[in-house]
Amino acid sequence: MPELPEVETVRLALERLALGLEIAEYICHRPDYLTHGRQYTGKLAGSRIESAIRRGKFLVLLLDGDFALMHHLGMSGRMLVTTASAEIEPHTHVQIRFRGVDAEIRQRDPRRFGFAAVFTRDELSRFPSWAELGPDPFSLNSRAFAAILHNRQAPVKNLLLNQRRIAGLGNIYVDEGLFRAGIHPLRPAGDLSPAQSALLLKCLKRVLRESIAAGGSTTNDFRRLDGRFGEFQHKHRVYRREGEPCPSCGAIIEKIILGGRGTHFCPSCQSI
DNA sequence: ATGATTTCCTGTAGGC
DNA sequence: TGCCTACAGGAAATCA
Repeated sequence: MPELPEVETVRLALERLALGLEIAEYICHRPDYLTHGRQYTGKLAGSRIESAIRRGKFLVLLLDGDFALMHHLGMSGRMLVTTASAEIEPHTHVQIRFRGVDAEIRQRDPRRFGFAAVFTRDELSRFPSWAELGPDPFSLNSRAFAAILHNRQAPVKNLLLNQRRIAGLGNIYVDEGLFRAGIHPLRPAGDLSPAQSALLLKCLKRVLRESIAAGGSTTNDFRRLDGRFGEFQHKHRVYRREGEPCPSCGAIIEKIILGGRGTHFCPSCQSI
């Protein structure tokens, strides 16, 4: 469940570590994990990493030539920096080796809900799940956010998980944002008052910012680029805390299934 | 068109 | 101890 803060944590680390590095070799051990651009992998040697960008949960390394390397972490994906001679751990699907440095980037993903792809910049801009991505929460003001919720009958949690509506939120930060805003996950999105919707956006931005500052949440699989755990899981107030007392009011936190996902909330603080 | 449900995958945790 | 089952969920596909 790497979401916006986890992907941003990786992106920031890549920005410090990998900009300017010249690719020596791009290796994919599992053809079906590389969903696009297999015909390009042999042409990447000599290109340098120009920038590391993120939209929603998508991570892209832009090269100085025409190519863009996309990495999505899915559920159990990790981007890791290792020495070039480090043992290849199981479920390592992609290796990016560099010239002149004893380091390489690897993508591991046991459950394989993630993927890697190589695009030209033009292909990237037309790749549907990238091109049709909604805005990042940080780019929204309360008016634009209200427009996204307007007239939507779906439960607000489902809408916030829809990457075409708003990009980057997943199960953890939707539950945590709704709790902080005092809004029930089943509440129809379009029913929120302007004040509630503004508060929700503010709470979402705050929880995302705090998580980025903590290096993201490690609930199970997520690791930072250097292998360290994130720390924000210690600040979760409801996510996977069903049966525990609410940190605000002491009521017992409940868990329901919504859109096939565990959904955690305080029945007392979060009114429907 | 919207919204709800199903599917992919494997390591881990819990029950017996 | 070991076997078995349930569970975790991002996003695409499918259905009503």
